[in-house]
Amino acid sequence: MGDPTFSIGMKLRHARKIKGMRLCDLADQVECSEGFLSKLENDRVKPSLQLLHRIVAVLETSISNLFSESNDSIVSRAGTRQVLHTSNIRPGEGVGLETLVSPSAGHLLFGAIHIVRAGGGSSGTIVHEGEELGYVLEGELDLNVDGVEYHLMPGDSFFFPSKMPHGYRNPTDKETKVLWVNTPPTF
Amino acid sequence: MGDPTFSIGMKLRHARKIKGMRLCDLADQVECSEGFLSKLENDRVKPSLQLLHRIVAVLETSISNLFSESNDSIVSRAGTRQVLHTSNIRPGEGVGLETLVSPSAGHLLFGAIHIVRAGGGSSGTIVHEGEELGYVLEGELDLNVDGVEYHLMPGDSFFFPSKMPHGYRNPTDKETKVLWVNTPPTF
DNA sequence: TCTTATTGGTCAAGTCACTTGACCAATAAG
DNA sequence: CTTATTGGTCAAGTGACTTGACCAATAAGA
Repeated sequence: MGDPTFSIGMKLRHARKIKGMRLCDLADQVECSEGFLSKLENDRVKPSLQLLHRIVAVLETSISNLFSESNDSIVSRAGTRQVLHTSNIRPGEGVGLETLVSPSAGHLLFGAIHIVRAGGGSSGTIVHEGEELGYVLEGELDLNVDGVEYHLMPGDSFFFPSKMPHGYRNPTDKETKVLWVNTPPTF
Repeated sequence: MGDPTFSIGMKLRHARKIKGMRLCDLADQVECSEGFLSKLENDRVKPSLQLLHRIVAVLETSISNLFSESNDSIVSRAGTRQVLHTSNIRPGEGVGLETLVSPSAGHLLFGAIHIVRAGGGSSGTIVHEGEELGYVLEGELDLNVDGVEYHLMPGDSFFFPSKMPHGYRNPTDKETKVLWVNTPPTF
């Protein structure tokens, strides 16, 4: 039937979930009421442009993001994904991690990302809420979960709650591709 | 430090989430109190073997499942995954779908599965709660979401809320491999 | 002009799913 | 015959979200 689109409300909710915020947290920072945000995310009201501006600023997205790519955002094609260099890691240094944004951007519950990692370096040890699941497409990955080291080869997969301290690194000098999916920090 | 294991409570909660049940639903069917189930899933009490039996019956799992594979369940190796032929579809017929259980079995929030589909046939049209995300590893997949048909090739990915009517089929006579992840019916 | 809507928003009560603490019966132990 | 311990219930509490009643400000009609 109609074009498969995602409403502004859905996109806003996703953006909030990705940042692990509750409605009341967002309401605090945006300086509006929790109730209004609830209605907004359920597409029962439309915000003023001023308010929308404050919201996207807090959620680190953009207004155009909310309106663009409404159509055909269901599928994202190989080679057409946007590459995000992970912030505060300079390319070619540290973990050397690039994130190919999968269909997730602007959507709902999944914080799904497709990671391409160039060799060398190591992530720090990470602890947070949510859960992680991954599948190694190419290359090798050393995954450390709760003090146990796993050496992963293509076709291997993993799953763990994000609150288990975890880190990873690419032990080779070749690129490693991992399909990495995680739930938002809070559910 | 300690072995990365998943508690019985976590496994029970996962099994329940996968079936989209609330604590009160399970309590109804098992004929025990909601409060007790809550404590059970948070590992604050231990159930009698009788009660545990009734619970795993409703959740369609097994007691041994709850205790086994406690260790090293973080990682599942290529070629070592259990194959589940989707129930009420006879192999070689219909969608011809096999599910390679990924690390998900016995775990928490993700209903993550690794699907291997032999050629031919078609899934029906599916509508439910939750969300779906997939990545085509090999072969081709025709995905229909909300009336729109997408032809997917390796490297393509998709995302949609499960309440959009969706179906899929393999238009070729070769096997298609999709890494298919979905959130539980209710969050 | 003075109604009369409509829009953008607040506030407090309600709801839903889950959690927690108080309590209780039945078996075990001293 | 006390006194714990275990397995369990019940009802009140909690956290996050939703909803309905209401209100001020701008717009529109007669």
